[in-house]
Amino acid sequence: MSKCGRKKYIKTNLRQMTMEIDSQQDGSIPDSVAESESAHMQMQTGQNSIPTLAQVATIAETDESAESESVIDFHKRREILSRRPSYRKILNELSSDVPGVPKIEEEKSEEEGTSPNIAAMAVPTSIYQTSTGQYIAIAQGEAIQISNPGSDGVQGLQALTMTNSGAPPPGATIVQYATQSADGTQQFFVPGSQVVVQDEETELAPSHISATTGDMPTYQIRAPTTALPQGVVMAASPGSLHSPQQLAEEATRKRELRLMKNREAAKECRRRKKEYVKCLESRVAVLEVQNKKLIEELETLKDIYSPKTD
DNA sequence: GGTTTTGCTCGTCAAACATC
DNA sequence: GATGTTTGACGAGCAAAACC
Repeated sequence: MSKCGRKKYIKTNLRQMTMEIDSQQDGSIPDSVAESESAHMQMQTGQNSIPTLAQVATIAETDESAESESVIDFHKRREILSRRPSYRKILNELSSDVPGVPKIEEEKSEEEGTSPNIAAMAVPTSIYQTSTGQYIAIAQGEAIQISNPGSDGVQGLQALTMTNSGAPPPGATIVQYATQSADGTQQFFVPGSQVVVQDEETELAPSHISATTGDMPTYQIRAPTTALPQGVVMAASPGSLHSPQQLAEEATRKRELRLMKNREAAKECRRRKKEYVKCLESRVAVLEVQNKKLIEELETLKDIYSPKTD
């Protein structure tokens, strides 16, 4: 069996096992309880509150064996296939119910060090994260500030300030993309088709803008290299596209942009999922302690109020 | 020491969902 | 309804553990 075949096999078996457990539980746990309790816990066991495709397939198989019930109602199918709410929603709902549960913020979580760094600056209008975890804060269109998350959140603060001599045109895009090029540098695209490049080796002489104190990497404004790093394409004005080649290039550019966005979205989604699972785990711990206390209390009360037999 | 297994992360796709 | 966002599913790759 190939490696991926194995994984698929394992995943399918896991789902089937999970479904078996489900079906066993169905007999012993009232639906209302099972629904409310499992809704929050299913993520940990890999279950979805909504059946997976495998489960749907199993439903279909069951239907095959029982020909009389072979047709699943369309709405029922829709219900089966519909997604459960996002982690953010679930966790925020959870946190509104339980005071101890932290909320998932719209921006980056504190564990990534955003808030301590950014809070010290002027209130940024936009925050971008690079592929290496650095943050770029753009404050009111006047300054670009770059910060490293760092383990302690504050230590890695690096300020790269770009002051505009004049007011930027309204709605101007200050940073278009942030990525890591093949040579290990980071490039941030700024107006005028220029590029802010981070040099990881400090041997490079600082250019007209740089942050070169201590171990801080240097930054330079350069004209963009002809060969853009992977996944980075400069924005083109849509009105100037005519030839099929240009259209193809535009399509490629859009695709790459979409892929890049989705890549980041997937990362963010996984981060949220981890946070969600952590939250559930901590909630389990709290509830276990609570449960233990209640049992102890019950025992104490039993001792007090139970009639003495001797 | 080489091979296989296991566990994890990542990028991508597709579909549901949200927003304008 | 067009566009953007979110997330489950899948496959690929890698590293460590387990096995021979």
